[in-house]
Amino acid sequence: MLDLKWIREKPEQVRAAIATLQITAPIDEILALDEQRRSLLCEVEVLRARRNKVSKEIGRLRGAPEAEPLKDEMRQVGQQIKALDQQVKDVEARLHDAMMNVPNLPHESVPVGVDESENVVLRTEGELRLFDFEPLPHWDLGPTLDIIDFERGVKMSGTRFYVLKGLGARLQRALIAWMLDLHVQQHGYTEIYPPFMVREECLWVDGKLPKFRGNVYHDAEEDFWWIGTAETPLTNLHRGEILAADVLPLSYVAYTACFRREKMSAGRDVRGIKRGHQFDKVEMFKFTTPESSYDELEKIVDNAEDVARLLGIPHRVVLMCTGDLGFVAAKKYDVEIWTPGCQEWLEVSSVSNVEAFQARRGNIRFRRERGARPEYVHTLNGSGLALPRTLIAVMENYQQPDGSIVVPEVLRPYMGGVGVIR
RNA sequence: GGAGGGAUGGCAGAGUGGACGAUUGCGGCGGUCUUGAAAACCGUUGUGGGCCGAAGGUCCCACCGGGGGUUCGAAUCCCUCUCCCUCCGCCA
Repeated sequence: MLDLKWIREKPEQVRAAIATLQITAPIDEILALDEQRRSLLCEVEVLRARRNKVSKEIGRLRGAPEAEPLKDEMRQVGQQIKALDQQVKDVEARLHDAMMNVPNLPHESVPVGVDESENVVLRTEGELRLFDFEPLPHWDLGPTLDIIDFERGVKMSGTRFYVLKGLGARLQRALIAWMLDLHVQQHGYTEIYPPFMVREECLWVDGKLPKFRGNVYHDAEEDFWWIGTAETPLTNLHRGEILAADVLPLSYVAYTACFRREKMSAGRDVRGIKRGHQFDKVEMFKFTTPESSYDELEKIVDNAEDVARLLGIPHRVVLMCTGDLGFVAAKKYDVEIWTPGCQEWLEVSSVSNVEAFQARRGNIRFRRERGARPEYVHTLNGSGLALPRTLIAVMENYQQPDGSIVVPEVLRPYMGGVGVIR
């Protein structure tokens, strides 16, 4: 959510910024509703002030007969207030609804572009391995080594499900445990184990609703929503709180399963374990002061890159242009790693500075010092990293001519000393 | 799943229809005293919105878990939702 006062005062700037996102937003409607709301409030508050006064007067009269005409009059005023309240409620509901459909605005450092073709590759790190044989994709390696079972996954749950088996399951678990330890011990994050199912409100706060309703699983019976990312519960961790400035930045890292309906990408990436309905992810999240959020953004990107570096897998960092920013980010980087079997750069992390967009929705604030008025925090999130795709990268980059897979050095302590999957 | 009790300011805890945005205590902040500190004493201490304004305002409105209702008037009465606690049942 944007600051309504800002839209009121600088509508042209807001409109221009949104245009670069290739998204439309109901700015005119918001301006009209805001105007309407304030004029209604003026009207109803005058009536309320009068009723408060007269009601006290009636109280003082202690049931004397001269109170009766006043009561009659206040009954009328009460009706008017009720009617106006209803109008205010209507207008506010429409205003809120419109505000929830306004995307975040891009930071000035974000390149203007129409779509993903205008994203900017900022840097590429690591040497692409030279193969003296034809590297296989993971969907061939996995079944041959009996560590991925596609058929039985589909038998149980349908398309986009699979089973990891034996050292395949172990390798994913090793990656998760190692990543968590890395971020906790080397990068200063606090580990969180959040709920995987949340109430609807959490999705409004983090910006998944109303825009991405179609991508979220919902349990109608209990009204639970299955998270598509740990960002959702982590954003809501401090919802409604006023934090002390000296605890900021708060840095959290969480492992969760993630669930996505993938209605938007039906038919895309159906092969292998690139895009499933259920996947694991390690997610970094920060609550910061406004002035430090862009420094923290760079740190999160670097933390994500560290995972690729330490695994010894080439990666690159891509800066999203305005047209590919999405709904909530003010600035976003993707980290992609090279997969020689799939022959593509796979997105394994998306790192965003959301500024105060989620904080306004969730009323997440901080106080600079005692007595100071609360201000909104900035929130940032970034994968560190997404699991199945990192698993793909390990399998494909570390494959040997005989089809076996060498376990990266850093993971061996987490693999019970296993050095090669064969 | 059944039965009961509860939700009030940073915390604890009063308040069961009108002078209550809310007694009091603790904590915090400022002050007096003191070489300094403690104690004691005095003062102060929430959030959001509106209006006017350059800063600001002895201005107005709302907020006692959320939503609705009764009433001239609701923290207080009624309905409902959420959450917490106690007991019973079931259970990884």
